[in-house]
Amino acid sequence: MHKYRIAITDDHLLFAEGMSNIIANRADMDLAFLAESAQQMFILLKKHPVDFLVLDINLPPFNGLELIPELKQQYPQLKIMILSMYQPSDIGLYLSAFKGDAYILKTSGKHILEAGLNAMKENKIYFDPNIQVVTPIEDNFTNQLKLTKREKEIISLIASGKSTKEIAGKLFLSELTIKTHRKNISEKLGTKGLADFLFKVTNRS
Amino acid sequence: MHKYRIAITDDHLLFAEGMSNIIANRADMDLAFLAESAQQMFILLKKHPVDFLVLDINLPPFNGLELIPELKQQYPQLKIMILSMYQPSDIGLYLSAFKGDAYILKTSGKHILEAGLNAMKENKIYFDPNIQVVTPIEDNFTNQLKLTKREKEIISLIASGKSTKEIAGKLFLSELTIKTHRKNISEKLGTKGLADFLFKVTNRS
DNA sequence: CAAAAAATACCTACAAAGGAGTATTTTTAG
DNA sequence: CTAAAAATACTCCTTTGTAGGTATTTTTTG
Repeated sequence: MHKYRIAITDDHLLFAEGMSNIIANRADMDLAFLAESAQQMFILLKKHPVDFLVLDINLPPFNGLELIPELKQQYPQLKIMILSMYQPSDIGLYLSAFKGDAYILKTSGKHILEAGLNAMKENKIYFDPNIQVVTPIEDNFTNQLKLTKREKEIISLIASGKSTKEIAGKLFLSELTIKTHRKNISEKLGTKGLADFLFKVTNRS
Repeated sequence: MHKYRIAITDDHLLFAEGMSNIIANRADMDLAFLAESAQQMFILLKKHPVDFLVLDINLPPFNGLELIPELKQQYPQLKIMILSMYQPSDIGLYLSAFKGDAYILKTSGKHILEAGLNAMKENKIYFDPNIQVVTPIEDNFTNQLKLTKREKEIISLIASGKSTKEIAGKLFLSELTIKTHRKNISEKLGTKGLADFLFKVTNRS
């Protein structure tokens, strides 16, 4: 019987170790490696190709979701299970553009993880049933879900403590232009208020 | 030989299950129960008193740290190990006032967890060595500037994306009171504007 | 117990950010 | 080349936060 090789990338070691226990109890899977960072993961993948990859979203400085295209390009056969710590408010931002094979909330029990693994074995896409896809927000993001270069630049300036006036000065633009960008960004991210915005931007999971 | 009874409260079930595996491998400890919420934990504690409690900080709508005084009052003998997902932005706010018995980062390996458990057995306080306590901002925060308990609480709420109105609602206080606190906090921290405040409070490594 | 500190709450005025539009120019991609 | 996307800039209006006060009550502590 073919045993699926599985790897875990998660910087929360206690979590990763616990999860590897769950996988070890399956007769159909072998744990290939545990990686603590995206960098480590890419190195290990070259030496130890796997069938399944369990990938945490929170991999500073990366977002696990951002790594999917690169992974799929390098390893087209690889099945990727994404783990998310929270019920993200910006889930709609990602879900419709989701390129992985399973999306699991860490708040769910291990039966959900098992269900995800089983689904991947059958080449199916699996979404954690506990994910609440909120319709109003969802609709906003199905249309526009990608941030432009300028918007990303402004986000990082906001996140570094700059005010609209300071950003305008730094970029030699009108304050009104920055306000427009802020408005568009907030709309895309579904944030209300600066505090909420910064919380979500700096603390995404 | 006396076996320590241990309970885990963590709403991340996969994590809690993994951690319970680690505990199960110890000869000196028995897992009493797993709770997924603070409410459930309090109910279970009444029926199943334990020696050690592993408590996640993130227990919506509570902060695990907030529960320590209540727990210690009800169960003075109880040893409490706090688990934190991140290198918390407001670590400086809490650490000096920490009333638990161990403070562990989930990003650390299980050997740290073991060390924490061992320390608790010996009635010692254990802090995860990976916690970075000594930062310039830390000094500003806790020592020089002498933020009050209420101010620290409000800082945490601002940093978690709450508006003045939301904070007032949550703490059953007037918005004007929160405004006063915000004013005093900004004065003590020397920040200009919310963006600057949040940057200083949340961005430290 | 009494003083100090903290927490509460209010006022006025101003600054900054949020939200909904519209519109022009520049850049990108089919 | 030309249509679409992105970037720029504006108006009007609302909400939220900032900054300077004052003042009462509650809690802490020497």
